[in-house]
Order: sequence, then C-alpha cells, then structure tokens
Amino acid sequence: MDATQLTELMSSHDFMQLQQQLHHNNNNYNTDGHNGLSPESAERSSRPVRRATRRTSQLSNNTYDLEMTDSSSQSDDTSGGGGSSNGGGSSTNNPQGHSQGNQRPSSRGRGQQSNGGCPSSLTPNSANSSSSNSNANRRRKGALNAKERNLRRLESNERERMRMHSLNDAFQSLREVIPHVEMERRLSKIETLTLAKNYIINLTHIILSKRNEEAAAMELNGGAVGGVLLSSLTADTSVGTNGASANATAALCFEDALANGGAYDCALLAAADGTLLNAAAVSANPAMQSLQPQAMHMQQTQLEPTSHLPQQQQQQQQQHHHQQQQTMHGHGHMGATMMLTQQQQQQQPQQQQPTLILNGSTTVNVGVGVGVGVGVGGGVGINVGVGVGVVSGVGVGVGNNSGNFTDVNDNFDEPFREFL
DNA sequence: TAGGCCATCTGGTCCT
DNA sequence: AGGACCAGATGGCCTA
Repeated sequence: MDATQLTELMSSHDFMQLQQQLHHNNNNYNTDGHNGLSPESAERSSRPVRRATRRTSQLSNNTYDLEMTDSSSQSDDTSGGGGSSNGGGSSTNNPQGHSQGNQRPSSRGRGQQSNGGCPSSLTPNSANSSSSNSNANRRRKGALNAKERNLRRLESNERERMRMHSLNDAFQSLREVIPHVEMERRLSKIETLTLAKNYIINLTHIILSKRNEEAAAMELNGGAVGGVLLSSLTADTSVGTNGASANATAALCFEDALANGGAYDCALLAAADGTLLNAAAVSANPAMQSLQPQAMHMQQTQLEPTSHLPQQQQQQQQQHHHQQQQTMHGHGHMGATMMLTQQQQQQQPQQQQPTLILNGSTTVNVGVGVGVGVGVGGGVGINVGVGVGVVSGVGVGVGNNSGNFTDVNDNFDEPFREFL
C-alpha cells in the first residue's frame, strides 16, 4: 500500500471506526497466557506469525526429558560424540525421545542413570557401586538433585518466557499509543522506544509552548475570545545520546479528539537517527486527552535546531520536509490542510478552513513551518515567536522566545507532574 | 545469502 | 532459598 492509498483509506469516514477496531484487536495481543506463538493468537494480533523454534515447541509440549540428570547435558549435549542419544544437534528435548530412557545409546553414564535411577559413576571404581547402600543413597540423592535441577531449570525457563512475554506485551501497548505509520510490519522494539522517546519530547514541547501561548494570548487579547493566535515553534532537541540531535517532524491532529470519543489521528515523523519517517493514527487515552483539553493542530514539527541556520539552509530543509510530507504515510483524518504542502496550501487559500484556529482550538506549528509560521528568534531552542500567516493570511505575533532548549530539559517532566 | 529481528534457553548475579 | 533480572548464545524467520 502506497502513501496515496493509505491516505485515501484514512480519509474515509469509516476509518475512525476501523482504527478503533484495530486498536481493540491489538489489545488481544498475546494475552493468551502461553507462549504467544499459536497461529490463532498470532493471527489475531499484530505479532508476525512465527513458528516456534524446535526448542520452543518441544518445551511447550513438556517433552523435556526430566530423567536426564544433568542439565548441562540437556542444553549443551553436542558432546555426545556426534552419536548423541538424541540424534545429535542440540538435543535438548526429544519429542520422540522419551522412549530413549531405556535405550539411550549414548555411552555416557547419564543415560544409564535414567535407566536405573542410578547415576553411573564416572570412575571405574564406582561402576560396581551397587554393593554399597550408602553409595546408592548418594547416587539416588544425586539423581534426585539432578532431576530437581532440571525441574528448576524448566520452571526457570517458563518464568523467563512469561517475563519476556509480559515485556513484549508492554512493548505492544506502547506501540498502540505511539503515533507512527501503519506499516505492513510492526515497529521493532528499538523503533518503538525511539518513537516513544521522541513522542514524549514532542508532547512536552507542545505543552510548554501552549502554556506560553495561552499566557501570551491572554496578555495580548486581554482574555477576550476571538483572537487569532498563531505561533511558531522551533525547538532544539539535543536529547539524543552521543550528542546527536533528534530530527523529528511531527504532524499531530487532535482536531476532534474529544468529538470522536477520544480517538484522534496524528502523524509523527520522528527519529533521532533520521531513519524513521512514520505517520500513523492512534487512539488517545484519557491521560493524553487531558493533556490537550483543547483541540489542537500541530502541523509540522521540526526538531532540528533550525533557527540558527542560514535562511537558505532552512529553505532547503523546508523543501526536504515537503518531500517527506508528500511521501509520508499520513492518516487521512488530518484535517483539511494537514497533509498539504505549502504550495498546495497557497494554491487554495480560499477553500480551506483557516488553519489558524481561534480560541478554543489552537494551532501550534512546530518547526520552521511549512505553510505557516516562521520561527523568529535567534537562539536555539523554543521560539514561540512571530507568526506569519501564510495560509489564512492572518497572523498575530506572539513573542515568547524562551531561549535555549535546555530550559525544557531541565524541567522535562514539569508539564506532566500534575498528572503523576 | 547476509543481516536484522526475534524467541528461547541458560547460567550468573542481585534482590527480597 | 527462590525468584527476578540480565546478558550471551543459538537458531528460526524474513527481507533486501
């Protein structure tokens, strides 16, 4: 599915319902409590169908040979001289191998242990140890211990599987709330974490800038309703490790978040390494909605520190982002102008709804904008600055150059503290 | 076929 | 002591 098809699909009226349905389905991800590898559960979930590995299937069937008394022989039994009792290979589990308990061809003593419950001794002297009750007891005890070790190992493996499943469930839950492109493959774990990080950063920027805007708007309009608010934000997110700045572009649309029962569409282009260019729809959870009590657009985010770049370079970046937008797999419910390029917007300034929303729904343009807004302010960091209304032709500057973005990082969790 | 991603097993370490 | 957590190893699946 290409971007056009995806956009068309997402433009459909039923898309919201479909999205919610998908969301619901995704919630079934790996909740069957088992290894999550059954074809049925895989079909239901977004987890790619994976066949269980040999080990997995065998262990899942509880065919682990508990009679083996040495766990190392089970995990690393490639030393059976190639003529391993399990036919060589890893031989951890032997689906057909229970019968081997009494005919294990291995020359190793362990095989004989399981036969008689008597650990064959590894020394010639102990080979005739049956004459000694104490030795036999020791051997039995040793065998039981080995069995117990194997049992413990099995239990430990099971716990580890469950632990990893719960971890994967958490990853899946995270995938479902992170805006990203609906890809044919699911996000990998590293992609999920990267997007989540950038998404949090974006939300933080929005909240902080929105607060500044509201304060400025109140001051500007004297609190009157009806003022046109335009703001531009450029933010430096030097949050990456190894000093790399995040280069993110986001287009979030909370347009009718509340009107649609809490679902909103948004697109997020975010990647610290520039490899992820994704857009997608998510369903907002109540906590996220509470962060945005007003409907809000965020048409474009560019987290690259651009305000200090030469104008020419900024223009180049704008062009680059135009191209990105054209290829972006955006969600259809992006609002009328969400996915339009600047050129397109300029070509139809009369038809489209004003992108600059009045009080009640605020437009927040993050980045050196496409179509709207040019961040003003020399410094790197958040520039809730002078807006230039390109689309609607109306722009009211709200100056609030917050300076260096370290201010944000210093109080990174501040906007969220009230929700803790 | 190489590389990426993943599930699982495993042994060591830490924590309660 | 037992469970949780972690990282290394291994092998399967998928894609370019």
